[in-house]
Amino acid sequence: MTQEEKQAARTRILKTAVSLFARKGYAAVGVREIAAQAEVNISMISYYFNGKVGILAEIVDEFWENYHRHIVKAMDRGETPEIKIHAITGAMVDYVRENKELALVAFHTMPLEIPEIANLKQKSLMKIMGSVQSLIASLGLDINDLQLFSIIGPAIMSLIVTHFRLRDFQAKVFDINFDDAFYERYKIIIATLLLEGVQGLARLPKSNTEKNA
Amino acid sequence: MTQEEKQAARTRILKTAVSLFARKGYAAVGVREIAAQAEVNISMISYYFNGKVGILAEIVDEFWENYHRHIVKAMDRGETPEIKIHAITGAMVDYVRENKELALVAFHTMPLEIPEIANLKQKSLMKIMGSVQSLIASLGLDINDLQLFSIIGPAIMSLIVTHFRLRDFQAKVFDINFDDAFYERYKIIIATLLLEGVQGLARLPKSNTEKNA
Amino acid sequence: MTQEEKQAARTRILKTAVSLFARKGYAAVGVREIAAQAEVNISMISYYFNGKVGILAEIVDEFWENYHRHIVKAMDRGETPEIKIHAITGAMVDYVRENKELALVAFHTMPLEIPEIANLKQKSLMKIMGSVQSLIASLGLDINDLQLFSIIGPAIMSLIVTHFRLRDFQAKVFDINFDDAFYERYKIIIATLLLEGVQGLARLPKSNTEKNA
Amino acid sequence: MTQEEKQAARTRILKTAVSLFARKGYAAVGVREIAAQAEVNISMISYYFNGKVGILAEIVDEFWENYHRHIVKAMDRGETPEIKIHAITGAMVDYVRENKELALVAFHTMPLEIPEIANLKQKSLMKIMGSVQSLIASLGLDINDLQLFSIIGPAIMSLIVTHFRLRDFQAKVFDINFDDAFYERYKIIIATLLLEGVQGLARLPKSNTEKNA
DNA sequence: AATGAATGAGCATTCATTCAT
DNA sequence: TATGAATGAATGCTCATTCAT
Repeated sequence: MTQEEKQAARTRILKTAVSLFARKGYAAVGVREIAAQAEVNISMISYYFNGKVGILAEIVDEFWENYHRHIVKAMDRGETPEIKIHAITGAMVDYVRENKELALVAFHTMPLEIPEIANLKQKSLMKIMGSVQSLIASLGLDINDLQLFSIIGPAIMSLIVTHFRLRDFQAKVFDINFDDAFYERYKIIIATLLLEGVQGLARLPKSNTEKNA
Repeated sequence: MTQEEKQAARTRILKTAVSLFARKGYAAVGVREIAAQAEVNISMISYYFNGKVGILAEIVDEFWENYHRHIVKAMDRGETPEIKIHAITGAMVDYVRENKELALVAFHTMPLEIPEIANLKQKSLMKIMGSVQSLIASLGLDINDLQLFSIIGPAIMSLIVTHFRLRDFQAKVFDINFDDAFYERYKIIIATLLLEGVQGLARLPKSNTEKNA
Repeated sequence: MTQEEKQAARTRILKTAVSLFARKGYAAVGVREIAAQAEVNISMISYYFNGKVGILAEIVDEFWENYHRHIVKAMDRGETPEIKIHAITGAMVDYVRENKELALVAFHTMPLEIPEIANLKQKSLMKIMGSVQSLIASLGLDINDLQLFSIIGPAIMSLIVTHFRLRDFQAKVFDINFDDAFYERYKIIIATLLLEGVQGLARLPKSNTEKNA
Repeated sequence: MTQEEKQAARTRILKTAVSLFARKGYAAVGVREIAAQAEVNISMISYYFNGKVGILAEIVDEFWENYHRHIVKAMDRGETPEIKIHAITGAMVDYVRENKELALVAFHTMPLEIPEIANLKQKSLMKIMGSVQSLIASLGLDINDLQLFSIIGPAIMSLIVTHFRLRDFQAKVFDINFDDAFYERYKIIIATLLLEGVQGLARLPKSNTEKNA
């Protein structure tokens, strides 16, 4: 009871913050709001996280760490590019769907200047770029083509999350049921888009895809 | 002089705000910072824009309005899907590249809960979705497949914008020269990814792409 | 009216802060207390002084600046050491008596580590030490004897100020009337102490007063 | 081991607090800082001292108690005023030099309004004033001249401590070596200043030194 | 004797906005 | 148009202390 309850406060702060940051953005959320909603004393935030930005740091770190781990694990599974891609996109979708708010906060935070987490952001990006590079290599593209990489890399990374960024909005405006069936189809569509798109790239005449052509 | 300078104040506020919002996010930027950097008295922000949120509203409205206009104009040009897609992606890339910070702010703002601009956001989304719908139709996909639509739409948007969200970061970490040649290649790659990816989707067995299959 | 009233707020903050700092010490006084007592909105403190420490900086600067000016002016007046010393101690006592709380705050603040005003403190000390040096020279002591200087300088300062630090306490415990007559006598006593004391120093056998004797 | 270590905690708190109070002032030091630097759990401060102010009380009490004791002891030693004064100033300097930070805190605290230790302050002042009174009497001055006493008393008390208040500052700015030799000379200078100064006072024409003259 | 989570009040500062000039 | 003083609420954070363990 005690052990569980003691941890509960810290966890409650984290979960509440993730949810609020995802909806309003980090800067627009105040510590009072987090504390009130997590039913915790304000000072507990500094006590556990060394201030508001500490929560954000933990969120960003945790997301990219897990995201990277899921991709790497999925990448080991398949033999052909087709299976690999399906495994990876499947893993990405599953993880992001199960940690939607965490993913939104982490993604939303990437392009923002927040000095306190600049190093962490760079570390996370380097790590995730590494796994994307492996992915690109397995798709048969030139791994040394930095330009191509700098285009495909972010594209793959964001393809999945962007859906979740706009999902609630779409659910409200259109009448779409984002259930399990939808996401099974979603995985296939995303994987197909990637696979066929990249294969199309490989078929491009050299003059168009070569660096500084 | 007076006429020019008078307009200059309002414009200066807008440009400064766009730049700051793009780098730090809307909520993290204060009116003092904008006013100081635009070399304008603080009160001028309320005077010209009815408060900080008024600047954001103008940014969001302007971006999506122009973005939509560019797409529509490009769509009229081509006959075959190939030409259409190349024209549209080309127009998107050109516009976003020329208005990078405006695009970042507008895109970044979309998933955030900011009550004062909720209606404007919905209006903008409806408009842009309309043009994506036309685009999808011209690609030969089922225009009534809402699920497919809800996936492809954001995917296209993210393909274009995500590059710019991470560009400065990449430019710092890797050593990539994002010049005109890069962006010519960029357009071809994006268009190819889309074209080939979507054509791949069209080849999928019905059971996989059908709604509620 | 307007000009006066506008300055009035700033002046009220300063005077209130001087009084509170003198009684409780800088760190023990909150901006709320200052603002409330000065009947000013809290934010005016940052507006006018760039934060609480800005008030302290202004106090310290103003006191030492004026203190130095009074000493220099008094020093020009007399010819003989006797007259000089009487003039200087008289000027010191008059100024400190008329700006008692300012003096207490400035004096009290000197030995404290307050990073934001470290430079200002050093500047003030250098300035005041300069005038003390002239004073010492006019007393016939060796101006190059740094040790002697480092002893006499603070001694003079403390002779004057310590009385005011304990005055209220003494007034409460004993039954002393600190009126004009008292301070006329006070000046004579201080000047005599100094003059005779220093003359006594000059009569000391060399072995006792020489550096590293 | 346990017994020593247990006492060590309390002592460590006290020593750390003395050092921090001396450098930053009582109000500017937090219990966290003390606890961290003393490598003690925060709660131990309340446990041993009944709160932060309890540490200050102990510091003030200890200093004045010992200061008074040293003066009294020294006063018993000599017969002539000259020997008395040299003995007393010598004792003062030695004690303050060996307990520099304790002395600084105690002196710094005297003029401040800190309700919780107001009584203690008054008690300490009464006691020390008593011994100063004896000192003054032995110098041949009128013991019933309250005005004279209220001037000379604090002067003597502060003469020595003020040196230490500014010592570190001076050591940094000028290049003075405050070693044993310095303090032997220091004692002689202070004693001479006092002795000759007071003898000079005794020679003053009645009209200048008499109460309400 | 010692720990560390927890409290609630308080800290200095900054916020966007208003308003008389 | 433009200024800058002024407002009152809100910001993130730290305070000394308590208490169950």
